[in-house]
Amino acid sequence: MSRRSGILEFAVLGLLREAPMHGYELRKRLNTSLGIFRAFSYGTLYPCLKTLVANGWLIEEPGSAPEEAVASSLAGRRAKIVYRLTPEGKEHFEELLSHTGPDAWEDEHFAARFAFFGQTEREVRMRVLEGRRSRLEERLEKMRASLARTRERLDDYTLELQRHGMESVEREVRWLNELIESERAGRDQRPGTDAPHDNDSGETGGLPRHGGSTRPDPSDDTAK
Amino acid sequence: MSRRSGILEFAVLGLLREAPMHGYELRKRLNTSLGIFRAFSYGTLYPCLKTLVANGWLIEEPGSAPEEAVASSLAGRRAKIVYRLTPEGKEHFEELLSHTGPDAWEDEHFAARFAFFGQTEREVRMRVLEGRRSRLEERLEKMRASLARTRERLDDYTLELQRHGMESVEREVRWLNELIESERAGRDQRPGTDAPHDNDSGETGGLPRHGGSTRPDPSDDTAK
DNA sequence: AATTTCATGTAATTCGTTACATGATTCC
DNA sequence: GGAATCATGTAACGAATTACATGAAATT
Repeated sequence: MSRRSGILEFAVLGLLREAPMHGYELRKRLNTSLGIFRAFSYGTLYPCLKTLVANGWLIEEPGSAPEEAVASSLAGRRAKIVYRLTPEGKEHFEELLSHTGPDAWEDEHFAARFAFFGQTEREVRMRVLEGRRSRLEERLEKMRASLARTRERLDDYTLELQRHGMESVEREVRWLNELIESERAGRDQRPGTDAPHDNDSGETGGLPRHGGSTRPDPSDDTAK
Repeated sequence: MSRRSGILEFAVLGLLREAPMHGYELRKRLNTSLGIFRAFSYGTLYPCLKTLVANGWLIEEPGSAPEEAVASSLAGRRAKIVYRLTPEGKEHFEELLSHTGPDAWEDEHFAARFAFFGQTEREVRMRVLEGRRSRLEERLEKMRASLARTRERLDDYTLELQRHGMESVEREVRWLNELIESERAGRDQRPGTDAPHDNDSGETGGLPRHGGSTRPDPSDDTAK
């Protein structure tokens, strides 16, 4: 059943929720718009799309040039394919979105989830943010402990590296605190449609001014 | 010839330079002491050690219990193996250390290198730090460009994520600036042994107070 | 006319993990 | 004597990359 890392699948579903796209465009958005994700290669993306289709979560539609393409009998015609989310796919994505298992606190899972926060309920967002925070706090605990145990045996550069690493984590914790804070304050007394409905329903807490998650590159648009 | 990611190989060589160790201990140091590295599993580490031995960079030595182990003729005896760097291995490591190809600016490669800065010459350190900095600046350029292109189409959370990501990178650039600064100031007029000699020869520029590189976990000492 | 960017795919390979299998030693 | 931790390995699998292969459309 190939439960891929899940992240690519998740992101593809999430992006296609906005609008149908073909693979090429999808890949670009994976690199750029979502700030976070590493650039998946075509070798990864296209096969993944095929399995999503096989699962009934997407359907393939003819890309541009819809007229003459079908007419020309030649089999060699390479088709442009636009992928569209099916209702089942939409449902599946919503399941994934609200399903906050322990994986959801890991770096990339968290970032992927966060990128689609606009489509979730505040309750879920809080769970994810708080889960992420405890995950990081655990990490800090271990780093501190290990540092305490080994400090004297390490040279200055190694020490410096560890310190910078810890500070990065501490910084993210502060960021999370602000986010949690503003989620809490955000729209607390707000009733109305609590469901994460179709297109941007304006649902969004008040966000602070800050940034992200230090994923490697996203760059290299040109998949050399 | 299996050029693994290179990082594990590099780190193993570097750690064994300090002292012979067996695989188990090596793995722990990979997780903790070097702050940065993800926890390599035994399934990765042991085979890697074997190929390093095959390359003549390490030799295996009987671990503890050297007396009775050899005496007992039983083949079933599982040996404890201590790995020691050979002169060829040492040479190879030094080659890797000073060989600053474009890979060296990537996240993990950079972190790995930095962790062994204590064993390099200032000249090399400068090259690596500056290379890393331009790498990050390129990245920032692309992020800024992409943000400018797509800003209005993105929701608040995605935007927030991108902002945090950019700030993380900017922060690392500032860190690098400080490091470069202090390398430059460090021991500029210093003559003497310029070679990165055997054990800690006290060679170290003046470092600022800061930290590192946001690698995921290192935790999970207990390889579940 | 040539180059870049759009567009889709496959095969081989690399890097790494998990789960399994085994056993010794140390601490309580 | 039982648990934790030390210690070493292998086989099956997973996720993703690279290099290859192909070709259409848009731009210069």
